[in-house]
Formats: sequence, C-alpha cells, structure tokens
Amino acid sequence: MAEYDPQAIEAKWQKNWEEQRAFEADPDPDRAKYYVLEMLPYPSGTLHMGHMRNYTIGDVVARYRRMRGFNVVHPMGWDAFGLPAENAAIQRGIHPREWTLGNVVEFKKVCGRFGFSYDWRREIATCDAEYYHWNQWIFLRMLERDLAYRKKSRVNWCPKCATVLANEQVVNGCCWRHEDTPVEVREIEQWFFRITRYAEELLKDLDGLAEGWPERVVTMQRNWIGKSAGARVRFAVAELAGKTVEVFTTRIDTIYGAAAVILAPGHPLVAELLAGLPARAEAEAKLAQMKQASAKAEDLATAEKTGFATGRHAVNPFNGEKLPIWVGNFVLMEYGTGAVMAVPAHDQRDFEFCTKYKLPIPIVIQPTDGAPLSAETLKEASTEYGKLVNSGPYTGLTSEEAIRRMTADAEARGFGRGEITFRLRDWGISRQRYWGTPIPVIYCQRDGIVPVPDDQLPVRLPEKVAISGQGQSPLAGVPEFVNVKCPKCGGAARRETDTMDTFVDSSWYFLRYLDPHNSKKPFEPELARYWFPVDQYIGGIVHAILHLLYSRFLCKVLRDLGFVQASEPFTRLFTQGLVLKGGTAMSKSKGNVVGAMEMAVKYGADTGRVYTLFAAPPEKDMEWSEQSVEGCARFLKRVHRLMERHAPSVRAHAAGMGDLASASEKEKVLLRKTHQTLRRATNDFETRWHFNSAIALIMELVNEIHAQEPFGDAVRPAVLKEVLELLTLMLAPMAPHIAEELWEMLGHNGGLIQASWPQYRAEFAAEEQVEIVAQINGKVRAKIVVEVGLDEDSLAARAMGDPKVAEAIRGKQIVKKIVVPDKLVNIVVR
RNA sequence: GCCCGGGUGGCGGAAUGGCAUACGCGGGGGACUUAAAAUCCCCUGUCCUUAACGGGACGUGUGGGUUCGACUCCCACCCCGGGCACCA
Repeated sequence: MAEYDPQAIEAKWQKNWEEQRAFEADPDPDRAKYYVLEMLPYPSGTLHMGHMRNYTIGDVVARYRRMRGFNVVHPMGWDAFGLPAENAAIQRGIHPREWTLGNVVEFKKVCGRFGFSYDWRREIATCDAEYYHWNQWIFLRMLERDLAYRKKSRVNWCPKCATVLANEQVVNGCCWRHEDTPVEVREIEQWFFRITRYAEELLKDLDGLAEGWPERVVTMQRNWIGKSAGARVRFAVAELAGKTVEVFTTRIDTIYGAAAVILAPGHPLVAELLAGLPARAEAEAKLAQMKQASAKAEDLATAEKTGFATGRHAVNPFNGEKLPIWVGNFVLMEYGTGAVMAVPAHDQRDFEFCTKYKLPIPIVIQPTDGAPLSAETLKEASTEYGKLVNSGPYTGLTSEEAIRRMTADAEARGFGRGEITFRLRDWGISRQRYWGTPIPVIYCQRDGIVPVPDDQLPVRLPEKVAISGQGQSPLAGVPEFVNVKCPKCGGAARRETDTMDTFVDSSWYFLRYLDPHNSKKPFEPELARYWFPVDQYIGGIVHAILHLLYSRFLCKVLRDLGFVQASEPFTRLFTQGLVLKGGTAMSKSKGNVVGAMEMAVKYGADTGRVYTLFAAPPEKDMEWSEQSVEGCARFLKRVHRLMERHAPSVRAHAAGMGDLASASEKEKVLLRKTHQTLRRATNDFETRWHFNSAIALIMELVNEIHAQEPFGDAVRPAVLKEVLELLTLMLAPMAPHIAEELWEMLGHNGGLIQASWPQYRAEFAAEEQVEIVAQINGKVRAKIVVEVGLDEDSLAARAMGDPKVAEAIRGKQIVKKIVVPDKLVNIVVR
C-alpha cells in the first residue's frame, strides 16, 4: 500500500491542470458567467496562512461554481505600487521594482503550491506601465469632466521626513517611521477626485447592496458618506458692513436659542474680524496654538473645548439679536460651512462650550411629554424634538413644522436655504512619493495646468531616482523628468512630480483583468459587458470603507464614460475573518506567522486548505492550532487509506445505486448517509459557506463507511463505487489534489476537474425509521423508534405506550398533546 | 458616546423554536507491536445517587418574559472583540 504522499500528488495534479489549461476562461455566450475575485494583494515579503485563508475561500467558491457549470473567471494580480517597496529600497539599497517583482515571484510560487485555480493569462501588476498608463488615462478623462481638480488642503506632515503622510501612515498621531514625532497639519496644493459629486448615488445604491453585502459594511459606508439635511443661514457681521458669516444647521428650529456664532480656527473670516482690534495679537497667538493642536481623531473628539471671543458680533437674521462671534477648536473647517451657531440648550457641544465661557443658555424647545426644562436646572443639552417657546412667530410649532417653515422663510427673505450636507470629502490622491503612478499633468507659466496628451501616455516613472525618504517627491530631483515642453505652447514647463495614491490603482483593476493587455483602451467594453460586475468579491473587513468606496465611485465614473453598464462593481461581498495566533492577527511584524510555504512543505496544500476551512466558519476569526492541523492531515490520510482498500475492487465497475428494494442493509445505510451528507453539504456550499460543517459532514461519512466495514458480499461494487465517488466529488473544491488522485484511483481517465457537482437523491437520503423524542412537560423521558411518516394519532399512541411514558403519566391529567410527525411527542400533564 | 459582531465542554466549534455539546483537538483506557511510531476500537459537561447495571438533578454570560417546549424569539443588563467618533 502506498502511503498518502501530498508532495507527489499535489505536484502531479498541479502539472496536469496547467497542461490542460484548466482555469483559463473566455467569454461564452451560451454559459452563465461567474466572476469570483479575491482582493488584490500587496506583494509583501512573507506569505503566511492569514493570507492563504482568503485565497482558499475564493478558490473553493471558484471550484464549486465550475462544478456547477458556470463559466468561472478567477484572476489574480498585484497591487505593486506603494510605500513598503520604497522603504525596502531605502533599507536595502535595491530598486523598489526589483524588491516588488521578487516578492511577486515568491507569491506566485506559493499560489501555485496551494493549487489556486487562477487564470494566469490575466495577471496584472499595477507598477507596470502597461497598467498605470490607464490610471493616467482615466485621470485625464476625469480632469476633462472636472472630476479631478487641484486645491490647497490640510495634510499630515512629518517634520523629520519633511514630507506628507497618508492618513494610514499616521499612527497615534505620530509618523509611523518616527513614532515620537507628532504629525503636523500643513496646507499644500493637492490633486483631488470629486467623489462628492457621487455622494448621493453612492448612498442610494447601498440599498441595492443590502442583499449581497454584510450589513455592517453597508452601515459603515452609509455613516462614512454621512448625509444630513439642514439649512444654511447667513448672519451679517454687525461691525463690518457687507461682511457675513454662514452657518450650517440641522436644527434651524432652535435658532432663537443661539448664544453665539462660532468659527473654525481655519475659517477665512477670522483674520478680517480680528483686523484693527486692540486684542488682536493675543487672539492670534491663541489661534496659532489651536491650529498646532493634534490632528488625531481621538484627541479631537476628547480634547477640551476651548475658544475665544473675536470681539465682533453676528446678527441673528430671524430676530435681529446681536450674538458674539467666537473661534472654537471644536468647529471643523471641513464640514458644513466651517461655522456654527451655538445653541447651548439643545446641543451638547454648545452646552459644554457656553457653560465654560459663561454664555447665556436660553431654552427654546420644550419636550412634548415629561417635565418642562428650565435654565436653572439644565444639566445637559436637550436634543430631542419638541415644541418651540420664546421663538417669536414660530412659538408653539413643533420642531418638524418649524424646520419646514423657518427654512422656507429664510429662503423667501434671502438669508438662507435648505441644504443637504455630506460628511464624505473629496479624495486627495497626491502623494509625494516615487513608487506610484505619475500624475499626467504639466505646469506651464503661460498655459497653467496642461494635461499630458493621450498619445504621450504613459508618463513613465524614471528608473534612476535617488530615494532618500527625505524631502519632496523623489521625482522632483530628476531633471529629465521634470523639465518638459508645454504640450500647448512648446515653452519651458514643469511636470507634476507627485504620484497617485495607490488606492487609484486598486479601484478599477477588476476591469483590467478582463482585458489585461489591451494597448488601446483600459479594457474592451464588450468584454466587461459579458463578465462584469464581479459576482463574488472576497476580502478583509479592513477595506470596508476606503477601497470598496473608491471602487464603487470609479465604477460609476466609468459607467458615465460609457465603459461599463453596471453601476456597482461587486454584487456580493464576503469578508473573511482573521487568522490569529496567540490571540492577535498573524503578521510579520508581530512575529506570529505560520509561513504558507512551510505549511505546504510540512503537511501539503490540501491539509492547509482543509484546516483553514475546518477551524471556523469563514467569516469568523480563527485561532491557529498546530494540533488541529495534524487532525486534518490525519483525516486526509484516512480517506486515502479508505480508497486504497476499496478502489481496486470497484474501479472496473460502473457506479450505480441500483434500486433500494434489492439493497442490503449495509448498502441502505451507506447510501442514506452519503446522500444525506450530499444534501447538507450542498446546502452549506450554496447558502452559508459553512465549509467547516461541510468538512465535518464528510468526516462523519468516512466514519460511517468505517463502521460498516468489512463489507463482504453485503455491499456490491457498483454501490460502493457510487459512495466513494460522491465522497470524492464533495471533497474536490476544498482538497482538490487528493480528490483528483482518489478519482483516478476509482478508475477515471478524465480529470476530476471536468466533473460536475452531484445531485443528491431524496429517495436514498430518506430514512425508513426515525427516532422520536417522547417528552413529558417538555422534558425528554423516552425515545422510540417508529417508521417514517406515522400519523399524529398513531404516534401519540405509540409514545404513550412506552413503559416510561406510561409510568410518568399514570394518575395524572393529560392537559395537552403536542405531536410533531417524525420528530417528537410532548405530553402536558398536571 | 454611537454602530456592528460575539459569549455553548479542558480547547476550536455544531445545532429551519423540538434529543444541547455533531465533527475535530486534547485527555484517559484498550488492541496491534519485543518496543516505539503509525493505525484501529472504547470512554470523556457538572453534580448527586448506586456494589454495579442504572437512575436523577443541573447545564449554552446574567436576570426576566413569550411558548407545550428557548442556545435559538422578546425585554433589561454584564463582559469581550472590532469600527466610527466634537459632522453642527
């Protein structure tokens, strides 16, 4: 007997699949397509089992769908631009491309070793000019439509690196490379994508994703977009004729309760207000201090509210009341108008601020039920809707009515209007980095911002660059790159030296897979018409907002450019759990990784796959256990031995179940267990993706086959072959190599890779007898075995005939009998 | 603070409102073996009771509720994990 040898088996079948190009998929109008995709990986150094879980899940789905007859496209590629490559370059003195492509080679090797069924003809790397050419092309189309624009904005700045950092490179308010250096806020010119133009649609289309996306991801996106309906109201500055300040409020009904108008420290009006005032110098010092404060979100949220009065006043347009204008650290320039009216009685932040600075706290909303509010006893703001008081002509209205009428009146009287505001901000895509897509614009003294003409694309990244991690974009130090002629006037001009955020790369790659080598367009719309959208997307919850939102945005942009028809890129989204070791997520930096290649070498890919599927349902986090890995290895060995024992005697026979009437008892048991397993496993594959319980079921089936051994003459070869074939087919998506081997042992010439998922047969799965639970007052008192389908009365009679039941109910009054056919009898007695 | 997810044996986990703990790990015992490994078989929630076979009670974070019957549904709360966070 040959021992199960995963190394040999896996190499053999991987070669076989490659030779028959088993995973190459092309459009076929006669077959239903299925696009399954795992999130584009960043090819970092070490691949561990945390990564492999994601791809294993995707591969099981891809293989299962193929077995169900779908034309499955399952591509893979590399998110190859990014900072780690630049840092590696600095640390090791090698070019980022070299480092990245070296990792890609490793990554591909591991993917192959795990038997992932990718169509490698479609492989892309975002750092190839062949790919980023089309980033630039899309950028230019967006520029034409005013979807890309340049403006000054606040960014994270590390003084030690002397460069801008992405939000994700800010760790605890400090630079990720200088952990003791707080990030500063600076204002610089940057390129933006106008994602806010799609805010309403991005929000509305979430409704359509509720079916196929995890609820929490939909909720997170909804909150992130943060739509809020309110009004914009203009206040005149009392001391400066013609000057006004606009505030945004969702509670215009509380405007008679305003105690002040508060501006963000960065508000453009602040300087004008302070000009000419005696306390100006002092105020400006306070202002500078506020602007220096930590930009960290948690700090912002918990920092004590501070502010100062400017000495100027704003006129409440509703009642002419003069309100002091303050500057407050809690007012955000980025949201609304950068100015708020402070209504301390009905907003908690305003309450804290006004209490601290001893501003009045007038009450203008009384609750419709409960005790009325009084200024003396108010401990916190009352933010509920209610009835208006002390509000001039609006007194007595409900909040809802007041909001409607006051908004209309403000508009009629010309000092305000209703407005929808979003929390979502435009996407800053400029990075002062080398290893990314060059932004294809040129700055000309005469012509200003000039797009690089399409026929001059791609703007290639120069290879020879000094990457120091210091100062500005390294590209600025390459004169051949920077100094160009203006495409319009031919005069001397400078090329943009910033590169694009790598999230641009990953926001449309799933379309490039469909036509990866097109040199005329980003992709052929006809191909997208067949394959797109992605039917099943699989990845980590980490990308719940950024990547998934950007991809949705670019999909809509490409739709409006006429390239795709779908408005949403991912019909279904699956977010898999983390792989933990020692309680924390596997990561190289924490040193708690189990290497993917080591795993494959020690146990084989199938064991690695089966274990990651078996340890927990795929959406949950799982804790790595080496001992459980061994359990899975044992299981596969056991299956292999089972086949070695029986394949020789069945391989010459055709599989067939015959009919039940002539079946022996052992045959019935085997067929029943097999078809029950198939029924439940199919359900697990189709609906819940609970591969852990699918594997458990198959283990049970194997145990049952063991329990029925030896078979002797009681099990005919055709029946046994049927059982073993179904077992093999069920194993195929999860442990594809050993399944192919078992299939061959069973006498098949053609590969399992062409086989279909089997259909279970109800007549074989059906039990002849069932065990019925007999309960007294809901407690189990006996179990009786009866034939299936026994009617309620007979079942009740049989239960009561059981000695234990009879004993329990003797002398008691029967109140009620509950009978569930084929399940239980519950007798309620008193 | 707000929004998700979760809490079941020693561990990972399983259960359309109907036998709680399937399957696997670990542990214990046995078979095979000169021995070990590998393999195969049996046992393995807690407590009480019995010489034993067996019998009984309790048991899915806590407290209530609905129901003939609750891990599952409802209400309140506790704990753990994650996300968002001065959004006017």
